[in-house]
Amino acid sequence: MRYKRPRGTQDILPDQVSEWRLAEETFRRIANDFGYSEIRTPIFEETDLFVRSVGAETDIVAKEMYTFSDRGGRSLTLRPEGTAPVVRAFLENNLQGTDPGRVVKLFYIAPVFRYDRPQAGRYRQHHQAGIEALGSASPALDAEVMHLAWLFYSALGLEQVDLLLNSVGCTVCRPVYVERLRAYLAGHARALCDDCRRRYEANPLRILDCKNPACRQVTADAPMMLDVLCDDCARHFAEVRKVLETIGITYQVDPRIVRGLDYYTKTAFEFVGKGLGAQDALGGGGRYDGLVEACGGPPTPGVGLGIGLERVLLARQALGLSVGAPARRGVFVIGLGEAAAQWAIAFLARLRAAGVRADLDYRFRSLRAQMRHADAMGFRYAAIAGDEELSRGEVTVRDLETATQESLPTEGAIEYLSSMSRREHCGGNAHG
RNA sequence: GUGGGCGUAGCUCAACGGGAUAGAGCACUGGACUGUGGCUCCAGGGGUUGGGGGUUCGAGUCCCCUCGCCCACCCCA
Repeated sequence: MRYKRPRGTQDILPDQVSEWRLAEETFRRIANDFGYSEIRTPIFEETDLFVRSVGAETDIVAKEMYTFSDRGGRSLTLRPEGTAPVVRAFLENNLQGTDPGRVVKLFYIAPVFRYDRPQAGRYRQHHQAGIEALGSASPALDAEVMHLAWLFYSALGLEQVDLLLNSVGCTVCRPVYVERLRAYLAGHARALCDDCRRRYEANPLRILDCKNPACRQVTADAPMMLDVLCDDCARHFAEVRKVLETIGITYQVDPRIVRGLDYYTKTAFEFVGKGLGAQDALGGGGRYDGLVEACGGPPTPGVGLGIGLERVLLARQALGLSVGAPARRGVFVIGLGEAAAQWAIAFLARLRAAGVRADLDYRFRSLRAQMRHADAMGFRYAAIAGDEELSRGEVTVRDLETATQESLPTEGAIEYLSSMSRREHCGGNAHG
């Protein structure tokens, strides 16, 4: 094989596309229902946008970005996450207008690139469906974001999804906490794993997230961010919990979840699925009240969410869920013999011009072979003509579902088939 | 980035401890049914055994390199 797709990428083949469309269309519908509008941003941005927003010390920026310089010498980066580009577009296009209190709610479905070592559920190009709500600090909005994800998973048949909730504080209380955590850990440095000893300086919060049993033991009695939140953050967290309970969303407080992007403040959450192995995060997000300002805009609170579509589809697969075959639809045209082949081409063109789903077999094989093909391709009708029908100006119309057929004059057949086709569009139970 | 497992028709898998022409099911094509799909039966086409090198009289099988996938770590979606 001469060429192969780049490592960690995937071809989405025709037989998988209906699953993708189901996920995308479900997300679009729900996001729209929640008052979010779709936005599409470039697939690459100035490298600095991600460095400044995501954080230079994060794994994403430090070792996972696809960064390149273009012919003009600009440093550009393939989007490694969805939020920063949306915030950039929000500012650049002044989507907030002249009302500083306006809440701007946006959603996107876009490919995301990270140079990770691939494994199941982890790719170098994956797709995220995300939302961003900018302009409001209301805890009810945090809950709305989680509610949207909740309904999305449930609409796709994923009922066993756990919501893990935490607060990572703000610029007031987090630095205080980090120092307290360092002070605590200082006495246990020898018990920590190598990675965590490195994290001690760079990002001690990460140590809480370490799965190493020794580190777990050390941090079991460590002070927790949740216990040290400032009044504002504590009030916010309590309020988010209250709204979630009002809405009826079950969640678990997990003081250890720390997101991999530096811009998060206050609320941080993750949705975790079952049967997915180590890569079990189906989505995550949180509040980022300092991000807009860090990107050069006015102080503007925000909260958002990203959902990994590959993992959602993997989770559906693990449950044995799949989009059913669509209802039979359209007409397969079969001309037998040379004269009839010409007739078939013309008949096909007229059906298509009338908006009917229709095709024919350009190999003009045996009737049997063509019937089998029509059946396999999911056509509802076969329109068959040989010399016999042509001499009478008629066509045999067979309904593949009821296995009945009748002879119709050519004109009447087109009218009949296009009216049946219109009915299929309104009354059909097909989707995807 | 670290450690480990696995790569055989389009797909899912066989092939004693190296031995002859690498098999089967599904799918595909044709036929039984000379102009009628799904079921059944019969027949057929299809492989540089991921790629490259080595050991051997002989390699799908053993060794080395490489690429890819998978699992765990890591990280996260």
